[in-house]
Amino acid sequence: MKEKILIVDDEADILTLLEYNLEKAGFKVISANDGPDAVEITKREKPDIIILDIMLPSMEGTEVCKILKSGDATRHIPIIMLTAKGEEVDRIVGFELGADDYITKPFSPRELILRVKAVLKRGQEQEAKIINAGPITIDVERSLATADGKLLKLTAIEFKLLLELAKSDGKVLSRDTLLDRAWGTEVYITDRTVDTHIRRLREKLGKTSKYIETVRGFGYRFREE
Amino acid sequence: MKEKILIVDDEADILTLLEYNLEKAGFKVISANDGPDAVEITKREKPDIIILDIMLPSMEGTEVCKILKSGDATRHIPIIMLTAKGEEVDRIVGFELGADDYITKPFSPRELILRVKAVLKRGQEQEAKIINAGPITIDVERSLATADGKLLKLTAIEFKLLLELAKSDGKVLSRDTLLDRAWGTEVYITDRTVDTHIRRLREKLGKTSKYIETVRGFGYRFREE
DNA sequence: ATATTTTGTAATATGATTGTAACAAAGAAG
DNA sequence: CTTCTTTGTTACAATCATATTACAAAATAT
Repeated sequence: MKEKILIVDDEADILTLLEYNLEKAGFKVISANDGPDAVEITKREKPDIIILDIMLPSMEGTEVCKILKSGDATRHIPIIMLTAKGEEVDRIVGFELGADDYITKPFSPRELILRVKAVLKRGQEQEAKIINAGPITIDVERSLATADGKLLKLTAIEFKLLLELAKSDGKVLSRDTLLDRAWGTEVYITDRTVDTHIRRLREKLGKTSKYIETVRGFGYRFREE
Repeated sequence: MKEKILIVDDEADILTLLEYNLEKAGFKVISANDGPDAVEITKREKPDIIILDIMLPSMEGTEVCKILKSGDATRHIPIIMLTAKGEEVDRIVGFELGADDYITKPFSPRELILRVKAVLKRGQEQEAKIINAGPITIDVERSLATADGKLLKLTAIEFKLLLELAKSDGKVLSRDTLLDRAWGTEVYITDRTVDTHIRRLREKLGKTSKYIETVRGFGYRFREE
């Protein structure tokens, strides 16, 4: 479920830098050098988000933005504009252009990545911040989990594992799915590793561990009530 | 919950234009032609925001601004100054005058409306001036922090770091988030640097340092009670 | 100017977390 | 019952995350 990012910039250096960093951050990156290309690629590839330099040869970034925001098929795709410092920013994010965010040069890759994630998140429906499943409570923002009111001392993986199970409302999750969701998409480890972590999780859950059920041949499931 | 705007300008044309547009944008508009009027009307009507031309007959807009910003009853009312291009802008928004924003002529009504909304929004999300978190107190305006009533001698970064942690309500903050919030968004440094500053902060906090918790795999968290 | 403090980074230490493999136990299938 | 498959359990080594220390560069103060 890698998000696809389209970067539009005419400077090769910047393109390379951004490609490298965004890929490292787990995105799939495609790129365009000028405006017409950007519009065409967008229509064909349907990226999840577009990073668009405002200064482009042959067609201004603002023009690209207007075109994409007026097309039914592309309107929903969020756009982050790259602007030089001091440019009129209200216009960009305001009604006229309809960009979703902007970022002024110079900026750090880290900053851009944070923005990208923020914009993508804004688009998705808000997930529950606190999950209650049976006797288990998970506070995502605080990284706290309790069972029967007692605080659990979980490792990062155990926490994510429990979270994924708890919020799947009783659906069975295969080991591969769990690897994907709790570990992230770029790991290649044996799916039997999941078993071991389930084991450790169950140990820490004590008698509450009965809520994590094994579904032979399929995976694991959080017991509903 | 219509906001009341006071416009102060001596040119009837501009006044009419702005009145029309701001009313269309859903504000309640009152107006004044000169400085003394402006001060008087402000005291009587308590507008939510003032748009103030810097050039006025009989009393300079700057003077009006100073008067209003020095009166207890009017200090909190945000002021947007209208200036001609090229005027010394730092002074206006800086400490000397204390205006909340400025906009240079010529400007479009839409631009003004965006500014007005931005300034009003800024006012609403008023952040606490003094933060209390466990045994730690932080006076944001004075840049003072105490632990168990004892004044801490913190560096700028340590102060911001502590502030961000303390006001986050026990939420876990990743190193990247901390970099963004405490260092600012346009800085290129390793996230390991955060560790070092946390270390220094903890050292100065002495036994109170237990309130800064490490959440392995996620970041840091200020302990709630 | 010089001295002092603050800041970022790199190197190292340390301990917790993690992945795997090997074996045991439990279920299914014949 | 026997055999095969799947899952549970255990132990261990490798890896990783964080703490800690030291140091040089940068910023501030004197």
